[in-house]
Amino acid sequence: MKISDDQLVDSTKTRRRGKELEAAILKAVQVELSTVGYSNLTMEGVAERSGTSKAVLYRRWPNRAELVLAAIHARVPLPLEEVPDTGNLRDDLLSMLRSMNKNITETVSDALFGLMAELGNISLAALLFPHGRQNRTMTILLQRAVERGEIRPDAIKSRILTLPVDLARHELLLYSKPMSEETITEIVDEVFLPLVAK
Amino acid sequence: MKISDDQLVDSTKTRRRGKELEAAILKAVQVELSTVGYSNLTMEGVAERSGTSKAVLYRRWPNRAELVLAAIHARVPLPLEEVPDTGNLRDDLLSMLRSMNKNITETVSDALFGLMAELGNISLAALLFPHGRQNRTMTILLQRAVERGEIRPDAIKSRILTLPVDLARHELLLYSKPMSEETITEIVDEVFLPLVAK
DNA sequence: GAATTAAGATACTATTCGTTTCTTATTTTT
DNA sequence: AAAAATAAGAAACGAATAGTATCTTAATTC
Repeated sequence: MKISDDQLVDSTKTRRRGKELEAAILKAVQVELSTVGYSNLTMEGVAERSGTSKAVLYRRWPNRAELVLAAIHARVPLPLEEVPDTGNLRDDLLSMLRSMNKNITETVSDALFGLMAELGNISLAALLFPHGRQNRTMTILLQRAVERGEIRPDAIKSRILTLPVDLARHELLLYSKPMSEETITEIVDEVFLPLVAK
Repeated sequence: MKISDDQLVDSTKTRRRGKELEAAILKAVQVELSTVGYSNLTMEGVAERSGTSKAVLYRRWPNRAELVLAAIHARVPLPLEEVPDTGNLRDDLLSMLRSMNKNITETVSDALFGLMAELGNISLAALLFPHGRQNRTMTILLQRAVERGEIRPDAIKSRILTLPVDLARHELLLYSKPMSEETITEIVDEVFLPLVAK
């Protein structure tokens, strides 16, 4: 860490350790990802931005891919966000997809592709859902919709359950940018709701 | 190009040029992709396998990504395959998805992810559909189904039209391996057909 | 206050991209 | 048929970067 010349005493003179240092490094990875992108992200660059050295990085992560992976997993612990409850299924769904739309950024997509290329022999599914696909949110939404009498209970097979999120993910992967509001409503109104309507 | 010692005369002694040479190089890229994968594919490796030198590669393609891209586009000109006509929509759809299933291999997926990471600022859609999404096949299938009176003509909105292929692509991207027969029938029987049925 | 642990600096090796230069086989032109 | 033009192939090179190894010293633990 360089001390600028006009700084007689290094006021930040403190050697960070453990979790504090780790957090600073992961933050630096995220900044590097969003500024230079995955393929131009270097260990040197991350070390410099986080004010440490490569050795420190390699003591924690065996290689670049694992470091980036850690940074991705670290960024907001995959917001087990509040399951929306607007009082009706349609608005619940729209709300859920909009929130998903916000959380998958171009930066994240870029990193996902990079990781897929570099990790090899791993599926995108394994990368995205290390603990298996959950569908927690959709399960809750639909349960409530059944209770309200909005949909046919028997319509909810596994493939239907994941349909809105699957289509949204497909769209996000394909275009690496947020979905339009129109796309979101199409998924809900033209595909999902007709399949579960009474 | 090395001549093996037990070969007194180099029977293949001929300096390939133009299209012939280019084809050999692209073939070598495909072999490298399927043996070592995108991230371990090197220009040296391709040069060696195709019996030429790096300079030759760089005279044709500005960098590794463009070379791989050319190889992907070269492999079977995206089989504008025969549109199946089995006499009924359901079997037509199954047939189409099965054929799609065969043509997207693990190797291709791996290369797609690698290219996405390396090309930067390009969407997967732009990579997959340089001329825009066509949906030629689905359009024909559905037209025939309408003529047979199998489905409601008004059901065919753009999002519905692309639905089976979108879901299949999503599945292939997510798992980097062929879909199960069960997945294919689910897409057709649980999602698509109910949406267009009379 | 001594001993231990880990941060940070620095140098090093190996790989690989992309470039350059040179020779010579092959094709085209005269 | 010879001369000229073109492009292949060999080889060496510089730059970037992954990953390793070593050493000093700050921070923590005992």
